Amino acid sequence: MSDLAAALDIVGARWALLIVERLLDGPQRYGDLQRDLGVPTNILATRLRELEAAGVLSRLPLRHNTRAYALTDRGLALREAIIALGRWGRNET
Amino acid sequence: MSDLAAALDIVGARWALLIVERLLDGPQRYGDLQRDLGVPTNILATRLRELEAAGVLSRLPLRHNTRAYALTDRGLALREAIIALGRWGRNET
DNA sequence: ACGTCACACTTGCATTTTGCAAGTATGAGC
DNA sequence: GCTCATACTTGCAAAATGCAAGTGTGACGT
Repeated sequence: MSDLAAALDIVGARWALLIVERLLDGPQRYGDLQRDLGVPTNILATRLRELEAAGVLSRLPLRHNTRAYALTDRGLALREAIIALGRWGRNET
Repeated sequence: MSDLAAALDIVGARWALLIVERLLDGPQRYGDLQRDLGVPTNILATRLRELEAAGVLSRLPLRHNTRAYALTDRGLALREAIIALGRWGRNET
């Protein structure tokens, strides 16, 4: 499997990169991600589980039943790729 | 829609970025892509159609019923993003 | 002229993923 | 003990993906 295929195996699923992009601005709570991205709640739960398992993000317990999702170093390392893709999407060749 | 979301709308589908990566090495024929990537043939046909419609690649007629798929300038502009994602997949933070 | 072959797909159907809407669990605070 | 916010889970429909087999076409040899 190529390097690109390995990357896509982790962040290639729908919504995954958008979630990571949102977390580049700092830790966010579940409801924040849901409202900001408009992602279906079951998908969000699944992605957060997968991304945590892949070491891209981690859960930070806050008060009782609230927690924050924050990127790990591995997750932060996606910044370059996300910026490059965003620039392409904006059509700045 | 954010820039990243716009990009993913075009190259976020399964196999899309892998096809583009393969074409970074130069124009390829349908059968080459199929064999090199192991992508299902119906999906390959669909992606090539979508990517052509999006202006990422174009068809070059060769002999009778063979043609080559080549990246346009817009497609070539994905190189940066693909390299960045590949580097991340290789785990070079 | 006719059959064969390589190539680029298409088609039908099963499986998997995604999406929507509604429901559950938990503990704080009144 | 009731309500509320928060973070999910669950059931089911729709869409995307995958597999295997089939179709169309023009070159080429006989």
